[in-house]
Amino acid sequence: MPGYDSSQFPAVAVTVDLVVLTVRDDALQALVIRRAEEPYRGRWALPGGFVLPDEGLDAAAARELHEETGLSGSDVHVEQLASYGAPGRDPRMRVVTVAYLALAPDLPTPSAGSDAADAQWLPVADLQAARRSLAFDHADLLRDGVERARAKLEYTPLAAAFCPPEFTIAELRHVYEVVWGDPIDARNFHRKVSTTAGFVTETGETSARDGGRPARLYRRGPVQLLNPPLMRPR
Amino acid sequence: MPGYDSSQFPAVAVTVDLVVLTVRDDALQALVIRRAEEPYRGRWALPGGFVLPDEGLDAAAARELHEETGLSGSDVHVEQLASYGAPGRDPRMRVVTVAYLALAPDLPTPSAGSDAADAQWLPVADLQAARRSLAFDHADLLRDGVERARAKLEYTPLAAAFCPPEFTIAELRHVYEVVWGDPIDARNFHRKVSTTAGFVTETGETSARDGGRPARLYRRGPVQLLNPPLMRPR
DNA sequence: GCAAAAGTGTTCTTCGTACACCCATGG
DNA sequence: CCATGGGTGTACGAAGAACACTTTTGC
Repeated sequence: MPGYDSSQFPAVAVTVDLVVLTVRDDALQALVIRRAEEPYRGRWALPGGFVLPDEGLDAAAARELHEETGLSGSDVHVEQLASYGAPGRDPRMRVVTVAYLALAPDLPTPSAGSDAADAQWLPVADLQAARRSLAFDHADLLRDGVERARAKLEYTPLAAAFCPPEFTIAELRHVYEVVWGDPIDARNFHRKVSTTAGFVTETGETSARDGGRPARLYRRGPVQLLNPPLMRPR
Repeated sequence: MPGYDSSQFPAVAVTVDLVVLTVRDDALQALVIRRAEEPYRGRWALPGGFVLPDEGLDAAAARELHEETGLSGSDVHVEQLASYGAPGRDPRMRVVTVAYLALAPDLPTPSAGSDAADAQWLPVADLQAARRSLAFDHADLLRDGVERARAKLEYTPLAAAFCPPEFTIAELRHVYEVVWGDPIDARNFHRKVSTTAGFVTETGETSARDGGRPARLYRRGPVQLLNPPLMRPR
């Protein structure tokens, strides 16, 4: 990079795209927007848009998330995922996109109150089964985002990002079961979560009932890394 | 992104930068180039450069690596690290860089035979200790790259990327000790590596001596993921 | 009381850690 | 034979897996 001519550089547009995941109706779901214009008219696309001239990448991701979903950064975990810049990925021009992964709780207002009224949640399994349902290379972004989310549940307490601020251990377990697609022993999971220092903190309240003994309510704990991690069934 | 005007977009340059790491002289070292021009004249910079108009990101990283070090992709493990695009990170213009992490063996021809004759290996510890020795935000890239490398040694067989094609288990252990900065029990490490299926494959040869009983030589095994992982001392 | 879900205790086994011990070579 | 590093065996303890069992609620 030393001594390059700052008036002469390849014309590239930079965007951010968001893989926004949630757990709804016993399924891992992603936020998608139906494209109204060519190319890929009628296909689903991930929310995203240009990075503004004086805006950092994280800020652009947070802004797009807010514009397209009404979600603010404090509700949702957002982290950078990866960048995608294959020359032909957008037929109109050279676009390099920085993808972000966002994990959101299943909010009462799913995706309303925003510009994109046509944004909606769809099960990841459906999007991945229907070949070519996603525009551009967004199937790649989705695959990588889901893979990252699955991996991160193992060694971080991020499953709580899919839960409301207060949650029961059973709700947390349900997140793991949906994201990993495997049943988990409730008893061992309970012990693991409640004995790992800093994973969750007890509120003292108990939950609304759904059948049996009331469950204690917890909030996210202070730790960022689970050590030792939770083991995913192989 | 639906329906944007492809002739009107913010002027952003896209580059790739490389965090190239190796293990040399009992230290984790990074490849750096002394800057001859302003800004940051005289400081160290990571190798990198513009992404060409019809070039993918991975291809740009591989090209820059080859141009600046003579290393080809088959010798070295290269993976995307993260992207950095803070508005002021390059004072001349808006530059978004896609950082790559490369892990190279300690080659006999360190960084010669290339454009950048001023490229050289420096210990990561020295670069991180000397505040402001690195140009731009390259200290961030280096920190993130080192962190990624340390983490990846735990759950992938990538330590072998720091070794020549054939290596002894002691050489592999030395990589772990240098990258993690902690001594490892040679006996348990030997058992772990040799009993984890697919981590390494025996060649049948034995190594040149350095004191004791000759060591068997191994090559990289076929597995991509270590399961269970190696535990890093905490 | 019964069903259902929360939460605890116990056993078995696996695996990391520590370290004693043997092997193969050079000097 | 001794020093040096390579490689194996074994005992201990921590932690996951499986599951019996108790607790607390609604009906």
